[in-house]
Amino acid sequence: MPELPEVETSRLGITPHLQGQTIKAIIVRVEKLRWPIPQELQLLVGQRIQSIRRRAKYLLIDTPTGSAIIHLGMSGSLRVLDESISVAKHDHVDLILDNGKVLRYNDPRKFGSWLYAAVGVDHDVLAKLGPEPLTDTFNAEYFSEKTKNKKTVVKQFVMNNAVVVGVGNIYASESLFMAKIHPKTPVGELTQPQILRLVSEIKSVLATAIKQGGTTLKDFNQVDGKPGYFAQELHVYGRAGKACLICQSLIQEEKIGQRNTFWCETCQPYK
DNA sequence: CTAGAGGCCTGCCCGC
DNA sequence: TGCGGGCAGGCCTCTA
Repeated sequence: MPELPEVETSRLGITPHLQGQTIKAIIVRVEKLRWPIPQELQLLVGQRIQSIRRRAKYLLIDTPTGSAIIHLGMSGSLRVLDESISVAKHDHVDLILDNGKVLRYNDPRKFGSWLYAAVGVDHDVLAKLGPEPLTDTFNAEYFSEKTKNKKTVVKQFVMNNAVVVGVGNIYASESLFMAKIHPKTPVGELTQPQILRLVSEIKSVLATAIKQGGTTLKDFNQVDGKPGYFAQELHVYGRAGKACLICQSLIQEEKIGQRNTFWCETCQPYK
């Protein structure tokens, strides 16, 4: 579930439990997730958590000397539990706090990551990321400059983290539908009004999703609480062969860049 | 530079 | 009911 809205929801959910607490221990039960979990992570033991930030889909748990950098991959999730709660299948990492709570990381597919960066050091995984979609640095002028003379199709372009971060497979299709742009349009051919519209729809689709994700905060620290996050109003994603909610045409599905892509041929004509 | 394919893992759903 | 195949919200790496 971890697209940007859920990562942000996780951040908001864990922050009040973690901020100001001291890390008592870090228990790692797997050798590697996406990458080996670095020994340096243990340097955080004894440190006080100052803040929890999000950059792209990474969460950063900051202490005065360094940060844990967490990515949820395809199937990762974080919960705050009492330390006494027993470990379940795929609970790979525990960050144990002074207050008797534990931040517990579960990830069946192990595509996520736990990394470490000393204070002041920019980890490689963060080095080449584009702007945050919900900030002013992601705007039409920036987007126009990036797209100039490029032939990359727009669906893949907006999913490129070097262009803009946090637009995953679901929201790429959804944003393009809202902007009425065909996913296979080469970005160099986008008109100025289309670029304005697309930038604006990416922001609004993500912002709306974050708002909806907020409802999962309530059960965030329940023991077996699952995020009730799926109740999205998706217009095209996962709706192949069904009627478009606007015009009743059948929703199309095709792999673009090895990822399933959904669109309405009528609402999003290929000009 | 880009595009495309492969790979990492497990769970789940579908069809037989 | 059991089993094999295909697919899944991410993203890095290798090849052409």
